[in-house]
Amino acid sequence: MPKVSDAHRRARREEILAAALRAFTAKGYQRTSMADVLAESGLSTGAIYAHFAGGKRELFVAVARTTLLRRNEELVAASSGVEPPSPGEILRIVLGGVLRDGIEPRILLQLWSEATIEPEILEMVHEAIGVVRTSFRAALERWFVQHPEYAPDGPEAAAERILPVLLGLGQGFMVQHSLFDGFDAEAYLDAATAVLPS
Amino acid sequence: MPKVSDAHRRARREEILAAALRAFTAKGYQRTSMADVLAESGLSTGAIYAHFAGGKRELFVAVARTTLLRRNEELVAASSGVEPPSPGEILRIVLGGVLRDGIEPRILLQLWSEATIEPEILEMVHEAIGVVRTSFRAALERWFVQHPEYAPDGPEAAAERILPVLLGLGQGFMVQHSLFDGFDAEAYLDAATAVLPS
DNA sequence: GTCTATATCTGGATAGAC
DNA sequence: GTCTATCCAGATATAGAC
Repeated sequence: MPKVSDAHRRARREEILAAALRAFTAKGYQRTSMADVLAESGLSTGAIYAHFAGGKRELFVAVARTTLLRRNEELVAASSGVEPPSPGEILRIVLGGVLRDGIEPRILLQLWSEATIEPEILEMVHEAIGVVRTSFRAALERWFVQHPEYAPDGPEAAAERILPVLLGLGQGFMVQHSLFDGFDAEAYLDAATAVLPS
Repeated sequence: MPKVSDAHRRARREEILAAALRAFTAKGYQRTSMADVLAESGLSTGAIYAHFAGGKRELFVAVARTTLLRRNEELVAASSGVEPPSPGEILRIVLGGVLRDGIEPRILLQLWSEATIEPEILEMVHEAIGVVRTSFRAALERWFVQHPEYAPDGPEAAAERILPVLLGLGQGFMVQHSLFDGFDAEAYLDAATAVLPS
């Protein structure tokens, strides 16, 4: 296989996905037309369908999947230190990236909404959330091992129990960050950290 | 004004809104066509546009607004007792109704997603969430007044601080209830109650 | 007020030239 | 691989009869 062609292909795909992300974020999945993605990318119909035969849906799935898993990468990268982060710190690490570029939460709300309707998209969410859950669980367990006073029935059970709450706090953060005018991210994280064990 | 005509009008509007709710819940706002609402209601184009000139958007705003505020009504109704509910109990009260008919969270996810894109819908969300927030704040304050050990700087400040966390836990509940297979609502509420002051 | 019929528009996806 | 031109399906909203 020709090396150049392959690299080119990857680059084009990334280029198209970046354009799709911008378009979806601006107008939402459903309202975004292929024409919008075309305009954003500077390419033409044929060019895009050559790379993504699945059309709009495939573009969205690819973009949303990457976005979901990026949250996970930050957790994995940050929690490999010697001192395991506390639940509150885990939340802060994961949501820290969201604050840097404020576009992510919006596409996640789009994603959740779509997943409610489209089985194919729901399936992708399940798969990606499984990865995220595994990372969270592992990070929590490591902390509970060092703080057995909060885990009377063992670190695994404690981690499993608090996991949905931690995810829920993250999801609530996304919603409020996207919808509430003047949302105070720091205050939210402080209050969340205050209720979580530490 | 003719009494009968007015009652009839109201009844028709309710009928149409109920049909719209079913349609939006099944297919999502964007994918729902007027034809879907027509089929669901058994009426015809002219009949619906006579009552809702604003078309699909007006129907969605009306339906979503009602859904949002219904959460609030349950809190108001339940928290008027002598003993103010704790934060965990407040969450349980508000989310209790969601469990009875599992359709609400789905339309709320749709709503949040739409609010991200459409200013008119965002405005409605702001207004409705303002009402909800006021109820939550009042209920929390009443509890903190009776439990000053959790409110070193006064019940108002404590209520204001924990309010976003409580909302976030509720929003996270909606997301997980809609998307996660085998979501354990009781376990979620138990874990949330465990971290909240009581 | 309500129905049927339809005008008008938009969007996704394909065909075929280069 | 990419571009241009286009087909066709589906959707909103209106017009006019009853």
